[in-house]
Amino acid sequence: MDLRHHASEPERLAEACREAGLKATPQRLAVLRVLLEAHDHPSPELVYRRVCEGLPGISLPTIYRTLESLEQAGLVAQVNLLPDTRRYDANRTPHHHLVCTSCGRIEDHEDPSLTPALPASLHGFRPVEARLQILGQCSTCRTPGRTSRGPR
Amino acid sequence: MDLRHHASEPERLAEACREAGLKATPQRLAVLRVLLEAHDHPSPELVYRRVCEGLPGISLPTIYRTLESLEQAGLVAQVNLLPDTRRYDANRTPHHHLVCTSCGRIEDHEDPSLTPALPASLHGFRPVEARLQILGQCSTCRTPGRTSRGPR
DNA sequence: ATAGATGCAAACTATTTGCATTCAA
DNA sequence: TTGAATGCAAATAGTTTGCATCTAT
Repeated sequence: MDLRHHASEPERLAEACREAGLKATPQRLAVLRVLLEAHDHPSPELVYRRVCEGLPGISLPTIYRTLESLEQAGLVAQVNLLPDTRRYDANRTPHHHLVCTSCGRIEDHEDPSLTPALPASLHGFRPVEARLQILGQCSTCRTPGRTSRGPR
Repeated sequence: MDLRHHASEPERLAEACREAGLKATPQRLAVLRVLLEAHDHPSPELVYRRVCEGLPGISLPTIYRTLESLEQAGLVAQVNLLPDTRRYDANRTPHHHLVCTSCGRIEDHEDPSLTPALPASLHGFRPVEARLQILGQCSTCRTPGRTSRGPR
């Protein structure tokens, strides 16, 4: 079931929360609704401003905590894979990234065959470059018992 | 020419900076070298610590400014496309993202045919999910004269 | 009744800016 | 010589935490 089609049915959203083991508080439902109705991948700050329109008392820390709980519940996701700070790369040849979801390590992966062929236009959007991020488990983290806690 | 193979030749790095219109200061060369030698996509903080080993006096603001100038010169790149804060998405179906490099807008793009088929293992890395980020120009920004300055 | 959720204020962390000084070209 | 780059200190932005109170179940 795609919740996005039921954004305006509070009981549907409440159910989804309860199924995920989360209490259906007005704050949580409001945040969830805003995200379901949004199509612009809003930042926490923007979510805050939108939720405020219908629930003026809500606080920013609650927005952050709610986003985290909804994310853990799998009801929403972050666009950027890693909650990390920024990271740099001096590899200027086109390549993809293998991102380990356990330890956060990012490996380069050069395999042009994975790069999809893009049309000249996608609904008016002119593609220039395609980057592939492959999420999974690196060899270290796949071996039980030695899940490393990231580079950093 | 791939600079990564010349990380230990200061004059090569200096040339690259000058060609990009940047002065070849010791700080800049040190940052560039660290990034060329790194294979772990370091954060600014980590770059700082590494540069300090050879150039103890360097300051963090210089690291940030240097990373920015090198990025603008095209000598290094950020792994995460958008320098933005985090952004959320309630679209739980697998999809790709069209990222406008002019205004920062991110559109969902549902086209399973673009998703590459992945092998069960990539050099020991077990892929779980592939996300495609397509960088380019959105229809609004392609039309000269009305380059919008992002959603936010 | 009670674990979980909230609001407030304060604490952190990451990043940026102003300004005087230094340095590469 | 001179504009660009640096270092320092301070400011800002984004996010998290502690704690007392409240509320959905």
